Amino acid sequence: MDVRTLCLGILTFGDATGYEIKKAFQDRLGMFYDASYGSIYPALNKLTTDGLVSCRTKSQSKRPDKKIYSITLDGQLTFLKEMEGTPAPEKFKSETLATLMFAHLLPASHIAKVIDDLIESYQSNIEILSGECDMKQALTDRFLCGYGIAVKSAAIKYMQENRHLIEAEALLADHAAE
Amino acid sequence: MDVRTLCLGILTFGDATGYEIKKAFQDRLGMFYDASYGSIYPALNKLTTDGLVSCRTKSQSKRPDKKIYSITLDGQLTFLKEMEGTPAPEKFKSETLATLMFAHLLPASHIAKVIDDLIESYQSNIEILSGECDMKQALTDRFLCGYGIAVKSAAIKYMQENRHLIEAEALLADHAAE
DNA sequence: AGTTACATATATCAATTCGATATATATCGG
DNA sequence: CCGATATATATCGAATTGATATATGTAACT
Repeated sequence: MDVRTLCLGILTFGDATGYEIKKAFQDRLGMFYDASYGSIYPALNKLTTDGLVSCRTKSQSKRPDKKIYSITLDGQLTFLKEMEGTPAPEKFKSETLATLMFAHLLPASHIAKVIDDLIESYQSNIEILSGECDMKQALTDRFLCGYGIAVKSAAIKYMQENRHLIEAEALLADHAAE
Repeated sequence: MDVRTLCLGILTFGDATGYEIKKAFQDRLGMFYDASYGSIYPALNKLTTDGLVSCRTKSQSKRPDKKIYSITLDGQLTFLKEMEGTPAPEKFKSETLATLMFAHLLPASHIAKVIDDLIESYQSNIEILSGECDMKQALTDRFLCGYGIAVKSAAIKYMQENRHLIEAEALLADHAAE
Protein backbone atom coordinates (compact mmCIF):
# COMPACT_ATOMS: atom_id res chain seq x y z
CA MET A 1 0.00 0.00 0.00
CA ASP A 2 1.46 3.33 -1.02
CA VAL A 3 0.41 6.94 -1.34
CA ARG A 4 -1.09 6.19 -4.76
CA THR A 5 -3.47 3.62 -3.33
CA LEU A 6 -4.54 5.85 -0.45
CA CYS A 7 -5.22 8.74 -2.84
CA LEU A 8 -7.60 6.39 -4.64
CA GLY A 9 -9.15 5.53 -1.30
CA ILE A 10 -9.71 9.15 -0.39
CA LEU A 11 -11.30 9.73 -3.79
CA THR A 12 -13.87 6.99 -3.05
CA PHE A 13 -15.37 9.50 -0.61
CA GLY A 14 -15.80 12.03 -3.42
CA ASP A 15 -13.94 14.20 -5.93
CA ALA A 16 -11.11 16.31 -4.61
CA THR A 17 -8.16 18.50 -5.55
CA GLY A 18 -4.58 17.65 -4.57
CA TYR A 19 -4.84 20.22 -1.85
CA GLU A 20 -7.99 18.65 -0.45
CA ILE A 21 -6.43 15.19 -0.60
CA LYS A 22 -3.52 16.47 1.46
CA LYS A 23 -6.02 17.79 4.01
CA ALA A 24 -7.83 14.46 4.02
CA PHE A 25 -4.55 12.72 4.81
CA GLN A 26 -4.04 15.06 7.75
CA ASP A 27 -7.61 15.08 9.05
CA ARG A 28 -8.74 11.54 8.45
CA LEU A 29 -5.63 9.42 8.15
CA GLY A 30 -3.10 11.68 9.88
CA MET A 31 -2.97 9.60 13.02
CA PHE A 32 -1.65 6.55 11.23
CA TYR A 33 -0.55 7.60 7.76
CA ASP A 34 0.70 10.92 6.47
CA ALA A 35 1.81 12.09 3.04
CA SER A 36 3.36 15.28 1.72
CA TYR A 37 2.71 17.24 -1.47
CA GLY A 38 5.97 15.85 -2.76
CA SER A 39 4.35 12.42 -2.88
CA ILE A 40 0.69 13.32 -3.51
CA TYR A 41 1.11 15.37 -6.69
CA PRO A 42 3.35 12.83 -8.44
CA ALA A 43 0.94 10.09 -7.31
CA LEU A 44 -2.02 11.90 -8.89
CA ASN A 45 -0.10 12.38 -12.13
CA LYS A 46 0.72 8.69 -12.29
CA LEU A 47 -2.87 7.70 -11.46
CA THR A 48 -4.12 9.98 -14.25
CA THR A 49 -1.65 8.52 -16.75
CA ASP A 50 -2.76 5.01 -15.76
CA GLY A 51 -6.43 5.95 -16.14
CA LEU A 52 -7.30 5.19 -12.51
CA VAL A 53 -8.45 8.76 -11.93
CA SER A 54 -9.74 11.40 -14.29
CA CYS A 55 -8.97 15.06 -13.96
CA ARG A 56 -10.94 18.12 -15.01
CA THR A 57 -9.43 21.56 -14.77
CA LYS A 58 -11.47 24.43 -13.42
CA SER A 59 -9.88 27.72 -14.27
CA GLN A 60 -9.98 30.26 -11.49
CA SER A 61 -9.11 33.89 -11.84
CA LYS A 62 -6.27 35.00 -9.57
CA ARG A 63 -5.51 31.49 -8.30
CA PRO A 64 -3.78 28.49 -9.79
CA ASP A 65 -6.23 26.43 -11.84
CA LYS A 66 -8.05 23.93 -9.70
CA LYS A 67 -7.57 20.34 -10.80
CA ILE A 68 -10.43 18.21 -9.61
CA TYR A 69 -9.74 14.49 -9.55
CA SER A 70 -12.35 11.74 -9.73
CA ILE A 71 -11.80 8.03 -9.33
CA THR A 72 -12.67 5.96 -12.41
CA LEU A 73 -14.30 2.53 -12.45
CA ASP A 74 -10.90 1.07 -13.21
CA GLY A 75 -9.54 2.97 -10.23
CA GLN A 76 -12.19 1.54 -7.92
CA LEU A 77 -11.41 -2.01 -8.98
CA THR A 78 -7.67 -1.43 -8.61
CA PHE A 79 -8.21 0.05 -5.16
CA LEU A 80 -10.26 -2.89 -3.94
CA LYS A 81 -7.74 -5.39 -5.28
CA GLU A 82 -4.91 -3.49 -3.62
CA MET A 83 -6.70 -3.38 -0.26
CA GLU A 84 -7.18 -7.13 -0.21
CA GLY A 85 -3.45 -7.67 0.21
CA THR A 86 -1.81 -8.12 3.60
CA PRO A 87 -0.87 -4.77 5.16
CA ALA A 88 2.80 -4.15 5.93
CA PRO A 89 3.96 -4.21 9.57
CA GLU A 90 3.40 -1.01 11.49
CA LYS A 91 6.21 1.48 11.82
CA PHE A 92 6.76 3.86 14.69
CA LYS A 93 9.50 6.44 14.98
CA SER A 94 10.10 8.45 18.12
CA GLU A 95 13.11 10.66 18.57
CA THR A 96 11.98 11.30 22.13
CA LEU A 97 12.17 7.63 23.11
CA ALA A 98 15.46 7.32 21.25
CA THR A 99 16.72 10.23 23.35
CA LEU A 100 15.67 8.46 26.55
CA MET A 101 17.86 5.52 25.52
CA PHE A 102 20.79 7.81 26.37
CA ALA A 103 19.36 9.30 29.57
CA HIS A 104 22.48 8.25 31.47
CA LEU A 105 24.53 10.69 29.37
CA LEU A 106 22.20 13.69 29.47
CA PRO A 107 21.26 16.35 32.04
CA ALA A 108 18.28 15.35 34.19
CA SER A 109 16.64 18.68 33.42
CA HIS A 110 16.66 17.92 29.71
CA ILE A 111 15.23 14.44 30.22
CA ALA A 112 12.44 15.89 32.35
CA LYS A 113 11.63 18.48 29.70
CA VAL A 114 11.56 15.95 26.91
CA ILE A 115 9.15 13.77 28.89
CA ASP A 116 6.96 16.75 29.80
CA ASP A 117 6.75 17.74 26.14
CA LEU A 118 5.84 14.23 25.07
CA ILE A 119 3.06 13.95 27.64
CA GLU A 120 1.74 17.36 26.60
CA SER A 121 1.70 16.40 22.94
CA TYR A 122 -0.18 13.19 23.79
CA GLN A 123 -2.69 15.20 25.81
CA SER A 124 -3.20 17.59 22.94
CA ASN A 125 -3.70 14.62 20.59
CA ILE A 126 -6.33 13.21 22.91
CA GLU A 127 -8.21 16.50 23.13
CA ILE A 128 -8.34 16.85 19.37
CA LEU A 129 -9.39 13.22 18.93
CA SER A 130 -12.10 13.53 21.60
CA GLY A 131 -13.57 16.52 19.81
CA GLU A 132 -13.55 14.67 16.50
CA CYS A 133 -14.94 11.52 18.04
CA ASP A 134 -18.07 13.36 19.23
CA MET A 135 -18.65 14.98 15.85
CA LYS A 136 -18.35 11.86 13.75
CA GLN A 137 -21.34 9.75 13.07
CA ALA A 138 -19.61 6.98 11.16
CA LEU A 139 -18.66 3.98 13.29
CA THR A 140 -15.37 3.65 11.43
CA ASP A 141 -14.23 7.14 12.33
CA ARG A 142 -15.27 6.66 15.93
CA PHE A 143 -13.44 3.38 16.15
CA LEU A 144 -10.22 4.90 14.83
CA CYS A 145 -10.45 8.01 17.02
CA GLY A 146 -11.12 5.77 19.98
CA TYR A 147 -8.08 3.73 19.16
CA GLY A 148 -5.88 6.81 19.20
CA ILE A 149 -7.34 7.96 22.51
CA ALA A 150 -6.91 4.54 24.13
CA VAL A 151 -3.29 4.20 23.08
CA LYS A 152 -2.22 7.73 23.96
CA SER A 153 -3.97 7.54 27.32
CA ALA A 154 -2.09 4.36 28.16
CA ALA A 155 1.16 6.02 27.11
CA ILE A 156 0.55 9.01 29.38
CA LYS A 157 -0.37 6.79 32.31
CA TYR A 158 2.77 4.71 31.89
CA MET A 159 4.99 7.77 31.52
CA GLN A 160 3.60 9.42 34.63
CA GLU A 161 3.92 6.29 36.73
CA ASN A 162 7.40 5.31 35.58
CA ARG A 163 9.29 8.42 34.56
CA HIS A 164 11.11 8.44 37.89
CA LEU A 165 13.00 5.34 36.73
CA ILE A 166 14.62 7.09 33.82
CA GLU A 167 14.98 10.40 35.58
CA ALA A 168 16.96 8.62 38.27
CA GLU A 169 19.47 7.47 35.64
CA ALA A 170 19.95 11.01 34.39
CA LEU A 171 20.40 12.30 37.94
CA LEU A 172 23.08 9.71 38.60
CA ALA A 173 24.96 10.94 35.55
CA ASP A 174 24.61 14.56 36.67
CA HIS A 175 26.24 13.72 40.01
CA ALA A 176 28.98 11.72 38.35
CA ALA A 177 29.76 14.69 36.10
CA GLU A 178 30.24 17.02 39.07
CA MET B 1 18.29 13.67 14.98
CA ASP B 2 19.19 11.36 12.14
CA VAL B 3 20.75 7.96 11.59
CA ARG B 4 24.22 9.52 11.89
CA THR B 5 23.54 10.78 15.39
CA LEU B 6 22.07 7.47 16.52
CA CYS B 7 25.07 5.57 15.16
CA LEU B 8 27.20 7.79 17.39
CA GLY B 9 24.88 7.00 20.28
CA ILE B 10 25.16 3.27 19.75
CA LEU B 11 28.95 3.60 19.63
CA THR B 12 28.91 5.22 23.10
CA PHE B 13 28.07 1.72 24.37
CA GLY B 14 31.23 0.34 22.76
CA ASP B 15 33.00 -0.26 19.45
CA ALA B 16 31.03 -2.00 16.74
CA THR B 17 30.92 -2.95 13.07
CA GLY B 18 28.24 -1.69 10.71
CA TYR B 19 26.59 -5.06 10.96
CA GLU B 20 26.52 -4.89 14.75
CA ILE B 21 25.16 -1.35 14.64
CA LYS B 22 22.32 -2.57 12.45
CA LYS B 23 21.61 -5.26 15.03
CA ALA B 24 21.70 -2.68 17.82
CA PHE B 25 19.10 -0.65 15.94
CA GLN B 26 16.88 -3.71 15.74
CA ASP B 27 17.44 -5.04 19.25
CA ARG B 28 17.71 -1.88 21.31
CA LEU B 29 16.02 0.88 19.33
CA GLY B 30 13.87 -1.20 17.00
CA MET B 31 10.65 -0.45 18.82
CA PHE B 32 10.89 3.27 18.14
CA TYR B 33 13.56 3.84 15.53
CA ASP B 34 14.83 1.61 12.74
CA ALA B 35 17.49 2.04 10.11
CA SER B 36 18.63 0.00 7.13
CA TYR B 37 22.10 -0.76 5.78
CA GLY B 38 21.41 1.75 3.05
CA SER B 39 21.46 4.50 5.66
CA ILE B 40 23.91 3.05 8.20
CA TYR B 41 26.90 2.45 5.91
CA PRO B 42 26.78 5.91 4.30
CA ALA B 43 26.33 7.41 7.78
CA LEU B 44 29.47 5.65 9.05
CA ASN B 45 31.44 6.85 6.03
CA LYS B 46 30.39 10.43 6.64
CA LEU B 47 31.14 10.18 10.36
CA THR B 48 34.61 8.84 9.55
CA THR B 49 35.27 11.65 7.07
CA ASP B 50 34.16 14.20 9.67
CA GLY B 51 36.41 12.65 12.32
CA LEU B 52 33.53 11.78 14.66
CA VAL B 53 34.34 8.09 14.55
CA SER B 54 37.57 6.25 13.82
CA CYS B 55 37.74 3.01 11.90
CA ARG B 56 40.21 0.16 12.07
CA THR B 57 40.06 -2.65 9.59
CA LYS B 58 40.49 -6.21 10.76
CA SER B 59 41.21 -8.50 7.87
CA GLN B 60 39.47 -11.83 8.05
CA SER B 61 40.19 -14.78 5.86
CA LYS B 62 37.22 -15.85 3.76
CA ARG B 63 34.96 -13.02 4.95
CA PRO B 64 34.71 -9.38 4.06
CA ASP B 65 37.15 -7.35 6.15
CA LYS B 66 35.61 -6.32 9.42
CA LYS B 67 35.54 -2.56 9.94
CA ILE B 68 35.40 -1.75 13.61
CA TYR B 69 34.20 1.75 14.42
CA SER B 70 34.98 3.70 17.60
CA ILE B 71 33.54 7.02 18.63
CA THR B 72 36.12 9.81 19.01
CA LEU B 73 36.14 12.53 21.66
CA ASP B 74 34.90 14.94 19.01
CA GLY B 75 32.12 12.46 18.24
CA GLN B 76 31.06 12.30 21.88
CA LEU B 77 30.80 16.08 22.12
CA THR B 78 28.89 16.29 18.87
CA PHE B 79 26.51 13.59 20.04
CA LEU B 80 25.75 15.33 23.33
CA LYS B 81 25.16 18.66 21.59
CA GLU B 82 22.84 16.98 19.09
CA MET B 83 20.84 15.26 21.84
CA GLU B 84 20.17 18.51 23.63
CA GLY B 85 17.93 19.71 20.79
CA THR B 86 14.16 19.25 20.80
CA PRO B 87 13.16 15.87 19.36
CA ALA B 88 10.91 15.87 16.29
CA PRO B 89 7.24 14.86 16.66
CA GLU B 90 6.59 11.14 16.68
CA LYS B 91 5.56 9.39 13.52
CA PHE B 92 3.38 6.34 13.25
CA LYS B 93 2.43 4.52 10.09
CA SER B 94 -0.08 1.70 10.00
CA GLU B 95 -1.36 0.21 6.79
CA THR B 96 -3.73 -1.92 8.84
CA LEU B 97 -5.50 1.06 10.39
CA ALA B 98 -5.51 2.78 6.99
CA THR B 99 -7.24 -0.34 5.64
CA LEU B 100 -9.88 -0.14 8.36
CA MET B 101 -10.70 3.38 7.19
CA PHE B 102 -12.26 1.67 4.17
CA ALA B 103 -13.98 -1.16 6.03
CA HIS B 104 -17.32 -0.20 4.45
CA LEU B 105 -15.92 -1.19 1.04
CA LEU B 106 -14.23 -4.46 1.97
CA PRO B 107 -15.38 -8.00 2.76
CA ALA B 108 -16.05 -8.55 6.46
CA SER B 109 -13.87 -11.66 6.36
CA HIS B 110 -10.89 -9.60 5.25
CA ILE B 111 -11.45 -6.97 7.93
CA ALA B 112 -11.64 -9.70 10.56
CA LYS B 113 -8.41 -11.26 9.35
CA VAL B 114 -6.57 -7.96 9.28
CA ILE B 115 -7.62 -7.26 12.88
CA ASP B 116 -6.71 -10.78 13.99
CA ASP B 117 -3.25 -10.39 12.47
CA LEU B 118 -2.71 -7.03 14.12
CA ILE B 119 -3.65 -8.35 17.55
CA GLU B 120 -1.39 -11.34 17.04
CA SER B 121 1.53 -9.15 16.08
CA TYR B 122 0.97 -6.99 19.15
CA GLN B 123 0.87 -10.11 21.32
CA SER B 124 4.09 -11.33 19.81
CA ASN B 125 5.67 -7.91 20.46
CA ILE B 126 4.60 -8.09 24.09
CA GLU B 127 6.02 -11.56 24.57
CA ILE B 128 9.38 -10.54 23.17
CA LEU B 129 9.44 -7.34 25.22
CA SER B 130 8.48 -9.20 28.41
CA GLY B 131 11.39 -11.58 27.91
CA GLU B 132 13.79 -8.71 27.36
CA CYS B 133 12.40 -6.74 30.26
CA ASP B 134 13.24 -9.55 32.68
CA MET B 135 16.78 -9.92 31.35
CA LYS B 136 17.74 -6.28 31.45
CA GLN B 137 19.27 -4.80 34.51
CA ALA B 138 19.45 -1.19 33.31
CA LEU B 139 16.51 0.94 34.39
CA THR B 140 16.49 2.68 31.01
CA ASP B 141 15.97 -0.55 29.10
CA ARG B 142 13.26 -1.67 31.50
CA PHE B 143 11.49 1.64 31.22
CA LEU B 144 11.45 1.48 27.42
CA CYS B 145 10.39 -2.18 27.29
CA GLY B 146 7.66 -1.39 29.79
CA TYR B 147 6.48 1.46 27.62
CA GLY B 148 6.12 -0.85 24.65
CA ILE B 149 4.23 -3.42 26.70
CA ALA B 150 1.86 -0.83 28.18
CA VAL B 151 1.01 0.69 24.82
CA LYS B 152 0.55 -2.58 22.95
CA SER B 153 -1.56 -4.03 25.77
CA ALA B 154 -3.87 -1.03 25.62
CA ALA B 155 -4.11 -1.41 21.85
CA ILE B 156 -5.09 -5.08 22.15
CA LYS B 157 -7.67 -4.35 24.82
CA TYR B 158 -9.25 -1.60 22.72
CA MET B 159 -9.28 -3.75 19.59
CA GLN B 160 -10.91 -6.68 21.33
CA GLU B 161 -13.57 -4.56 22.96
CA ASN B 162 -14.43 -2.45 19.92
CA ARG B 163 -13.72 -4.48 16.81
CA HIS B 164 -17.42 -5.28 16.48
CA LEU B 165 -18.04 -1.62 15.55
CA ILE B 166 -15.90 -1.79 12.46
CA GLU B 167 -16.82 -5.34 11.60
CA ALA B 168 -20.45 -4.25 11.56
CA GLU B 169 -19.64 -1.68 8.85
CA ALA B 170 -17.99 -4.32 6.71
CA LEU B 171 -20.93 -6.69 7.15
CA LEU B 172 -23.35 -3.99 6.04
CA ALA B 173 -21.32 -3.59 2.86
CA ASP B 174 -21.31 -7.34 2.27
CA HIS B 175 -25.10 -7.41 2.41
CA ALA B 176 -25.41 -4.37 0.16
CA ALA B 177 -23.21 -6.09 -2.41
CA GLU B 178 -25.46 -9.11 -2.57
C1' DA C 1 25.80 -36.97 3.79
C1' DG C 2 23.14 -33.41 2.01
C1' DT C 3 20.36 -29.52 2.31
C1' DT C 4 17.92 -25.81 4.26
C1' DA C 5 17.93 -21.94 7.00
C1' DC C 6 20.09 -18.52 9.55
C1' DA C 7 24.09 -15.61 10.99
C1' DT C 8 28.15 -12.87 9.72
C1' DA C 9 29.78 -8.91 6.92
C1' DT C 10 30.17 -5.60 3.35
C1' DA C 11 28.04 -2.46 -0.11
C1' DT C 12 25.09 -0.28 -3.68
C1' DC C 13 20.88 1.13 -6.30
C1' DA C 14 16.29 2.44 -7.92
C1' DA C 15 12.32 4.09 -6.03
C1' DT C 16 9.98 6.42 -2.57
C1' DT C 17 9.16 10.04 0.46
C1' DC C 18 9.98 14.12 3.29
C1' DG C 19 10.55 18.82 4.32
C1' DA C 20 11.37 23.00 2.51
C1' DT C 21 10.63 26.30 -0.75
C1' DA C 22 8.41 29.16 -4.52
C1' DT C 23 4.36 31.60 -6.25
C1' DA C 24 -0.18 34.18 -5.73
C1' DT C 25 -4.18 35.73 -3.55
C1' DA C 26 -8.18 35.92 -0.08
C1' DT C 27 -9.88 36.31 4.26
C1' DC C 28 -10.27 37.11 9.06
C1' DG C 29 -9.10 38.62 13.64
C1' DG C 30 -6.66 41.92 16.44
C1' DC D 1 -3.33 47.77 8.53
C1' DC D 2 -0.81 43.87 9.57
C1' DG D 3 0.18 39.22 10.39
C1' DA D 4 -1.57 34.69 10.36
C1' DT D 5 -4.05 31.23 8.18
C1' DA D 6 -6.27 29.14 4.14
C1' DT D 7 -6.49 28.05 -0.82
C1' DA D 8 -3.89 25.88 -4.68
C1' DT D 9 -0.26 24.40 -7.55
C1' DA D 10 4.44 22.36 -8.14
C1' DT D 11 9.39 21.09 -7.69
C1' DC D 12 13.89 19.80 -5.67
C1' DG D 13 17.69 18.16 -2.80
C1' DA D 14 18.38 15.06 0.77
C1' DA D 15 17.30 11.12 3.37
C1' DT D 16 15.67 6.52 3.60
C1' DT D 17 13.81 2.06 2.45
C1' DG D 18 13.82 -2.44 0.67
C1' DA D 19 15.89 -5.28 -2.40
C1' DT D 20 19.76 -7.20 -4.23
C1' DA D 21 24.65 -8.94 -4.75
C1' DT D 22 28.59 -11.41 -2.88
C1' DA D 23 30.80 -14.99 0.23
C1' DT D 24 31.13 -18.10 3.85
C1' DG D 25 30.29 -20.53 8.53
C1' DT D 26 27.42 -23.04 11.43
C1' DA D 27 23.56 -25.31 13.26
C1' DA D 28 19.60 -28.12 12.69
C1' DC D 29 16.96 -31.25 10.20
C1' DT D 30 16.27 -35.36 6.94
